[in-house]
Amino acid sequence: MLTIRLDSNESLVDQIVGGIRNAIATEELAHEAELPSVRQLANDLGVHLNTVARAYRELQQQGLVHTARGRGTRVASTREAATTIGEEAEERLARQAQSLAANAKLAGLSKGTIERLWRDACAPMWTPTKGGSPC
Amino acid sequence: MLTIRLDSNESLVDQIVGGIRNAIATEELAHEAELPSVRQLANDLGVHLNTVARAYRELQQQGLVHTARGRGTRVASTREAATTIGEEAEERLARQAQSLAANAKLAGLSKGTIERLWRDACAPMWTPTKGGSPC
DNA sequence: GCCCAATGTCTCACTCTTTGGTACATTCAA
DNA sequence: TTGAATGTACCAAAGAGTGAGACATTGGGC
Repeated sequence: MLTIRLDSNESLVDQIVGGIRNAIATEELAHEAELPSVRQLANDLGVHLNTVARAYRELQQQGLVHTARGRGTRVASTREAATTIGEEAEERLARQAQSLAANAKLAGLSKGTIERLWRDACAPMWTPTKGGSPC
Repeated sequence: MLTIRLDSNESLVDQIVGGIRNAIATEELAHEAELPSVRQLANDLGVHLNTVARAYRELQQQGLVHTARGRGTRVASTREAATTIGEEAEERLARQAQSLAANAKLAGLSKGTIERLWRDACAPMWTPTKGGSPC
């Protein structure tokens, strides 16, 4: 479900956070679903338990999970998560989108390929249940 | 043209590289256009000249610019840049796209907002001269 | 032809981040 | 109450990022 690259320029913690964020956004991890323990996931990924613990703590600060010593970590409800909207978040997202488009362009991807790339990433986030996706 | 955030989790070098990559992709920086000297840009951004120099070197390794001691740095021709396509590049782009979609979803952006976000980022890369953009 | 200003490059040192090792605190079930 | 499970805290080692200053190369003006 989650893969980590040691040679990535992204830190291990950020990779774990990103992977779990994706899983939550696609609802692959449902609300209140229990995450693996820090030791379990650390073992699966081949990293130290502290690394996973730090990822969990960051997710908690983002309001995406709630965690308690001795009891484990669970996905938070959508309401809690929705309260973490940042003000300048949209600007950061715009930058991220620009970066993605530039990378695709400079990599020489065809127009069809990039169109499919975006749709494949976007579609799972807005399931057809809500009528009309932005993809 | 280029702004840097000291508080970003992205390194200064990466921010500079990304900004120039975007400018090249949108052809805001045309082929063979001369970039500011490392000292000039470093002064404008309020960073050390070494930081800019490192960004220029990375761009050169990506084949996007060519630089020479004493003569300055210029944008490379598209041919040179096109030769730097990585094999696993598409997988990395897919990850980046997933991350963007997840961030937009979790930030609570409306479907209309995210649709516009992507189109605004994508459109400038494929000017209408080529008939049919992937946006 | 020579000098000087402009350019990118190199090496070193310092700081902060990232990761791992180990011990600790809390919870829940038997 | 005991023990196994969970997340947490503190510390050290390694690495990445940035800045300071000296160096090498180029090209133009004299």
